[in-house]
Amino acid sequence: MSEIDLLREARRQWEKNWGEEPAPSMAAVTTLMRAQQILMAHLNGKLEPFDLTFARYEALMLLYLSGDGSLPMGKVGERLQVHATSVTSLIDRLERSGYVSRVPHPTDRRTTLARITAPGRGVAEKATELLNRDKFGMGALSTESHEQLIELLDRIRELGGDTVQAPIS
Amino acid sequence: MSEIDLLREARRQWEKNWGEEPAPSMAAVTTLMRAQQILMAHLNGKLEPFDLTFARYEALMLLYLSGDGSLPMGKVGERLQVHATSVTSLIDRLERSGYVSRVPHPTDRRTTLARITAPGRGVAEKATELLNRDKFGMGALSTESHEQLIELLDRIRELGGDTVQAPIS
DNA sequence: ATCAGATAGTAGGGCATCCGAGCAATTTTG
DNA sequence: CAAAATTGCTCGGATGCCCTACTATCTGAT
Repeated sequence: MSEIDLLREARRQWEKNWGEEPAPSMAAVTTLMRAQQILMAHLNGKLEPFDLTFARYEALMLLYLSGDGSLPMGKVGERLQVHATSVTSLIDRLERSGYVSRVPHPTDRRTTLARITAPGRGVAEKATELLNRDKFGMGALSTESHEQLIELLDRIRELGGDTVQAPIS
Repeated sequence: MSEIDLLREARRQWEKNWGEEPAPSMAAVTTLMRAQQILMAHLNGKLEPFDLTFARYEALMLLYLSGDGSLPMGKVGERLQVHATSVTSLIDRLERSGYVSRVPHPTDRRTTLARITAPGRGVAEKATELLNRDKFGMGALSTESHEQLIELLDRIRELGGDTVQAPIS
């Protein structure tokens, strides 16, 4: 029952073998990965009663918040920044739960629209209430910390071509 | 080509629909998820020439840094904080690449040891050199920012039962 | 008007992760 | 010492993600 922190331990190893210089970035990355894993597991747990995962929740909310509750599959992938094939399986699963249905595009016969259903709207609202109340599992951090975290992570996001600090223009 | 930031857009939507209060945590979570995704893709790209993914790199380094280059499968899962079945497939894959081999435990016949091979050691060193030079994809942040990020994320890790701020005792 | 190229979605395969089930070996207990 | 519980690992199935085809459809240029 030594109760040591595995990530701190890894950092010590790194310093010992490769010096002080690369250790902080290595530690930051492993900490980020681990925090993400923990948060994801937490959120998936919260969403399980709704027959949702966080990935499916995001897709459902995208439709919920869209103008008329429907979007072409391709747009969903674009907004969620996931591969088109991931959208197929995401919507497959949401459709199976009855939260979304596929409808043909009125004019472009290539295109399929994912449309949120009435039950889907209900679940979206209930799940969002729960997550908002839970502060998305981030209750341990103050609002200022949230903003600070966002600022730091935004600089990593730039690496991925995400446009951060969007000009108002 | 509107070049807008999708995550900022989502935050605006949240504020519009549910007020200011839950928006920061929602934004922090989505930003964290996205940053993790970008970082992971970046690292996997860097590691691909070595026939490694970040997950397999972590497992390989664990063995590389262990006393005699071998650990029981169970210990690997414990240290990496992944499920035992994940270890099986991770080591399967590393074994296929010739970086690790399974050897029976000398005294406990239930136990299998994962042992790093000579080629595995070579790859571990080369890959680590590369990642250290690359600052694990975190070059956009200063060392102080790394430490700041770690502090913030550690508070999320506590939620997952990771022991942070390990007492020396 | 046609035909080449772009676009939309899906199928199939790989990887990483989890869970539950199952099997073998060891340790604990009565 | 024998039965019960635990431990260590693997297998099969699920989710989510990516990539590479492949089909169907649309668009634009000649």
